[in-house]
Amino acid sequence: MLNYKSNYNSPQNLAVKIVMDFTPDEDLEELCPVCGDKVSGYHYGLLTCESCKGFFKRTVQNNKRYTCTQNQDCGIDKTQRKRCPYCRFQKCLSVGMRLEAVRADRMRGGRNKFGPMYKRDRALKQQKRALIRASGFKIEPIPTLLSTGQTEYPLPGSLPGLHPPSLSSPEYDCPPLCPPALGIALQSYSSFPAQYQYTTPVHNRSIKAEYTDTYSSSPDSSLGYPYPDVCMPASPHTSPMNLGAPPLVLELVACDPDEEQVRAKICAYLHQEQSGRGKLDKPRPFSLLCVMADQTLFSIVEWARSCVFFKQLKVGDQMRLLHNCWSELLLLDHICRQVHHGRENSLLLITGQEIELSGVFLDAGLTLAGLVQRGQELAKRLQLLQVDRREMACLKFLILFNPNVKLLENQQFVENIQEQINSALIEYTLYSYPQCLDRFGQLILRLPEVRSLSTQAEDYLCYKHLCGEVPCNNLLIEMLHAKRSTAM
DNA sequence: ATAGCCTTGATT
DNA sequence: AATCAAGGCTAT
Repeated sequence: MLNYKSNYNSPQNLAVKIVMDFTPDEDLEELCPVCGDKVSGYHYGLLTCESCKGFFKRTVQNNKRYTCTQNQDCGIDKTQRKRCPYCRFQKCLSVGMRLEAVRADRMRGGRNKFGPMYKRDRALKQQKRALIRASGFKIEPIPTLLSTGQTEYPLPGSLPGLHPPSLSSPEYDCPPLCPPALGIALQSYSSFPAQYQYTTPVHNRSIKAEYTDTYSSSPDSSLGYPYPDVCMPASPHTSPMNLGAPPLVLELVACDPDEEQVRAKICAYLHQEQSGRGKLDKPRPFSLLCVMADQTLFSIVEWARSCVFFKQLKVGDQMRLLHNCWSELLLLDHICRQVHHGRENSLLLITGQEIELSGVFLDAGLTLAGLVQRGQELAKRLQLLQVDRREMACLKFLILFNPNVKLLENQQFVENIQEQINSALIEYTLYSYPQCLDRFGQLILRLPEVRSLSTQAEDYLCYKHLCGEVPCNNLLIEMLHAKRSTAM
């Protein structure tokens, strides 16, 4: 199969074709956004095929008016594009072909004002490819080193003298093939065991409407280039939040739960729990934190479940993915809050409470203080980067959809989703932060840090659990146990 | 009218 | 001189 590019004109045609045979050009993989035929180059604002270029030119030059005999929604593809010129032209406009690029004076040759735009688009595409290749979708470069006992505090296996009561409890005797709480949480929202039931009903699906899709909603204002400012010099002060984003990115952002709602639920739960126990039985700060983390985990499970891609997985794979990354997601959730909080010397909890770091460093042990410290450093890094909400949503899902998780039934699907998210994030960062071409790399580099820190936090939690200081019978412990029983 | 191939000419 | 996206030409 021979590829031909736009220069079929010269006598060197043959030579070009021969060379192309040896070096297949990846640019030509793209399909015409109007009809799906082979792209022959940039025409009137974007990459299209030769026939749609000609059709658009004829239509505009001759001021043609078409009418649709159907319902003005005819499908346009290579075989049917001739059938309805009305719908074909509508599609040309909707994908972004530019009327202004058709010259009124019919002057031939030369370049128009779109030249630099084409060049830029090419550069971005190339960078995107390079980044995809370079990252190789390896978002898990952390070897098992950290989770195999290289840490400063003792691990389960190295504590022969410690016999915490929970180790011999029945929940550990049965292999957690289907851990109760997570399994139930994944099965349905309505059948939580009473102990996990939030006091408010769990269906906050309405948040989706909060984020309007600027990418696809205004075809008139942003023809062709979804990010309206690509022609303009990059302005450092335009908020990318107000611009468009790839549909996938918007889809992922829409999964973000409303922080206020989560906070209200968790506060209500804590309140309920506290009134349940005796007034004198005051929980220690550390167990309170565990309960908070535990409840946050439930909201994370809900978050994952709200994602259409996650829903397509079987429950078994859903559990495998969550078992793998729960601590990373929990940590990232915490870090995110600190980034938003923006204070170096205090922590903001999910409950809205603020605690002074000086106090933490005094009361907590050396290990916990170190973890908190590292968390703060990571938060600061992300703050300097000014990671936006869309990027954060992508990062969270990149953590979730990890095809390297063992024993995945549908590994291919997970890999595919990860690649799609990766690609969408690259596209988003390149278009929204053109002044920082390495932004994707900088974002993705934070993931190993999250991984490493979360592993340490898990180890610490495990240790605390063995000391009997983590409240039992919760999702947190279940996750901790599930991972260790399979991965180690 | 369509679409594949050709010519043109500013930009690099 | 090379590039390549405009417009042009023409057989189907």
